[in-house]
Amino acid sequence: MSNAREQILQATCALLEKQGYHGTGLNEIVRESHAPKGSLYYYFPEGKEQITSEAIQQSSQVTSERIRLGLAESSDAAQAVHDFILKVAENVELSGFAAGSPLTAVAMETATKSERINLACREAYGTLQNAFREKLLAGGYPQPKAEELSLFVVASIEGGIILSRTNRNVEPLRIVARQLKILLSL
Amino acid sequence: MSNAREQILQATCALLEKQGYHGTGLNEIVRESHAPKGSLYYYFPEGKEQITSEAIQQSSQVTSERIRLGLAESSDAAQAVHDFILKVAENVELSGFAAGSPLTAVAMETATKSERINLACREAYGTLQNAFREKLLAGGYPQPKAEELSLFVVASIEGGIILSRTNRNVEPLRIVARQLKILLSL
DNA sequence: GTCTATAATACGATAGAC
DNA sequence: GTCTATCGTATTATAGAC
Repeated sequence: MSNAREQILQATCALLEKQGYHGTGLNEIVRESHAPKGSLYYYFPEGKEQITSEAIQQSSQVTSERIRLGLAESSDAAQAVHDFILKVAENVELSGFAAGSPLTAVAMETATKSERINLACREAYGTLQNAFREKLLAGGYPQPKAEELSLFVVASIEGGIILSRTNRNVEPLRIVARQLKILLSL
Repeated sequence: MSNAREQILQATCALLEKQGYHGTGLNEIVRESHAPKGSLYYYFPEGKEQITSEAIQQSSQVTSERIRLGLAESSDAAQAVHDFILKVAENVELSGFAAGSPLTAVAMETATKSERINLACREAYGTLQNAFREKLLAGGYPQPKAEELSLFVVASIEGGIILSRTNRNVEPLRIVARQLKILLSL
């Protein structure tokens, strides 16, 4: 795949994470990506909505892979989820609380404004939930429990990221890690 | 307090809820509020950041009062939180998944971009958490537990709203209600 | 208190050259 | 594939009349 195209998607992800959809301009994307200015509409002829939905799509693939790898480090599912969230907290802190999830803001901004982006967000959340569900199923949780719990894990991590970023403090994510471990250990 | 000023704040809340900070224009606020165009910079001389932070401040007062009232309907704290979340789900659905929380998108968009708005969001989340913590303390939870759990309740409700809006389905919030009840009943 | 007009800038998107 | 120039329309904010 083209280098410029890839750079654009990566820069878009980082910017969406930091400032959302409407807060991110195409000029900014070109500048941050160090891609040729002429490449934007060459690789993404359908414009900003296309760039955004593809960036979200790609990021969910990368993130779900990271979840799988992270969860593989403990055989116990509850412990694995707990430790993974602590890693998320580290990353949020390392980014200076500028990053966390490229989905949250975009999903909320566009839920009723862009069919295309909403669909991308919906599938992205599904992909993330899958990664957790697989681990829970492998850990012996019955299917309906794994379904519910994996959704709850995704939801509370999202909430933890919001509170940690807003308070510029990783304690909220640490609390989410602890409480989820308790719930998953039942 | 002035009528126009109040209308502007209310309209701002609704728009922030639907499309976030950068997605909401001052022209749109004036139009939706049915307030005189000349009133915007008369009542809010410091512009968009002032309007936004005041809107968030006011909405957190209103919401925390609603939380207190909602939680008062059950004497059991776990049951009260559960039932309250089902009411949140109803409201999200009734709005056509356009509403939910005026904080989420704004908090994520502006976490590292506007000191003023970040501060307003931080205090707003604190206010919401307080409302839950009081109920937990009254329900006999020891102080550190009430602290952790009330934060976790806020985080997972936020996450549930995000997933429900994105999927245009109240099931995520219902799951959050159920799982939180389990955790709070331990 | 409210109005219009407008400044200054940014936006997304397109056209046409190379 | 990439460039520049530009269209049309938004944006936030201000100035000055009433």
